[in-house]
Amino acid sequence: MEDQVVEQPYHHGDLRRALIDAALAMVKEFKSWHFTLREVARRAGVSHAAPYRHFPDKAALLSELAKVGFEMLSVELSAALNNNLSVEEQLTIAAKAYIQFGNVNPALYHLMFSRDAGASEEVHLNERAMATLNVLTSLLERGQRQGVFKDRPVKGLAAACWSLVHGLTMLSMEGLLLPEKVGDQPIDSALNTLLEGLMLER
Amino acid sequence: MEDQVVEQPYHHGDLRRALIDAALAMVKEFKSWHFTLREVARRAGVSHAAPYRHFPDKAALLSELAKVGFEMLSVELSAALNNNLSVEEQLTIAAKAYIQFGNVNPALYHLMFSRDAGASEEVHLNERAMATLNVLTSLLERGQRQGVFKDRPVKGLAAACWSLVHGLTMLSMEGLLLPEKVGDQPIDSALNTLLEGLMLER
DNA sequence: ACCTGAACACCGTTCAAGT
DNA sequence: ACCTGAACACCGTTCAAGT
Repeated sequence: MEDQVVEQPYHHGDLRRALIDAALAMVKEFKSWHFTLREVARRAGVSHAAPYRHFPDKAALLSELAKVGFEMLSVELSAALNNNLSVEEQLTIAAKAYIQFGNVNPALYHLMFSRDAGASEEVHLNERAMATLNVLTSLLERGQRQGVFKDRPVKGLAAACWSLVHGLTMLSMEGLLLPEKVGDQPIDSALNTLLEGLMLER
Repeated sequence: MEDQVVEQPYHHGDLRRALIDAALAMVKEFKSWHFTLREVARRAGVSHAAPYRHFPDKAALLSELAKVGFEMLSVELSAALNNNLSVEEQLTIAAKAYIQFGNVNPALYHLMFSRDAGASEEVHLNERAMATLNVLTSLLERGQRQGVFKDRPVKGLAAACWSLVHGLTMLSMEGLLLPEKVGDQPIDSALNTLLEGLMLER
C-alpha cells in the first residue's frame, strides 16, 4: 500500500509521484509551466538534486505532466459521451467538455501542445493526442452510419472538428473570445456552424 | 538615414532595432522563443546589460516580437485578399495564407498567442489580435451582403472561422495533421466543411 | 545619452560522498 | 538503492562607473 504524500520524512516513500504532484500543483497555481525544478524539489521536501534519480532532466518531467494531462482530458471526454443522446448532441457536449478542460487547466493544456517542452518523448505525446482524435473519429463514424453526418472521408471531418475545438479552447483560454469582442455565446454559435457543415439536410 | 545592422562599432547606431532583429533571427533559428537575453546582446555585439537601456525586461522584448509578428501576419492576410475572387474563395485563400504563416514562423506564432510571455503589454497584444479578427469580420459581412453567407450575427461566424483557422494552424505546426494520421488534405476538407456551414444553399 | 563590468540571487545539471 | 552538498557554467537584473 502507498502512503499519502507527506512532507519531509525518512527516505521519501514515492518521490517520483510526489514530484509529479508538486509540479501539477505548481502548473495550476502559476498558470504557467515555467516553474523551476529546484522549487518542485523544495515542495517535495528533498534536495534539488534528488529529482535526477527519477527523471533524466526537466524536459522528462514536463513530458510526464503532458502525458497525465492527456489522460485527464481523455477521462473528461469519456464521461461526456456516456449517455444516450443523439450523435450531434454528443458531439456538442464532448466539445464543450474539451473546451472546459482547457479553461480549467490552461497551463497544462498549453504544455500538452507545445513542442518546446518535451522534445524527448514527442512520439509518445503524439500517440496520446491521437487517442483524443480517435474518440472524435468513432463518434463521427457512428453519426455517418446513422445517416446524420455527411458521407465524407471521416478523417477529414475529424480534423475539422478537432481543429475547431482546439482553436476555440486556446482562444478562449487566452481571453480572446470575450462577449464584448466577439458577441454572445461565440462557442455555441461556432459549434452550430460546424454542425451545419457536418450534417446532411433533413 | 539608417545604417544597416553592423556588428561591433562605436556606440551602436540603433541598438533597439538590432536587438529585435537578433531576437527574431533566434526565434526562427531555434524554433523556440526560449532564447536568452544575454545571447541576444551577444549577437548584437553589446554587453549583456545594454538591452536594459531599450527594454525594461525580457518580457518587454518578447512583447515587441509578438507585435512584429501580428504586423507580419496582417501583411500576409492583406496580400491574400487583394484580388477579385468571390468571397468564399477569398476566405479560403486568406485561411491558407494564415496557416502558412504559422508553419513558416512556428515559434513566433506560438509567442504571439502565449500569455506566459508578455504579460505586461497583454492589452496591446489583444488589440493586435483583434485587428486580425476584424479582417475576417469585414470579409464575412461582405459575403452576407452578397447573400453568400448565412445571415447570422457576424461576430459568431468570425469566431468560428478564426477558431478553426487558429486550430488548423497550431495542429499543423505541431505535426499533428500529417496525412498518415488524418487523411489527405485535412486542411482543405476542414475549410470545406466550414464553408458549407457558413454558406446559404443555392 | 548610452554602454560596460562587477555583483547578486538565482537556475539546470553533475558528481563525489553520505545513509 | 536513494539522497545530499558542493561545485560548474550558466541566467535575468541592478548599479556604480566609464565614454
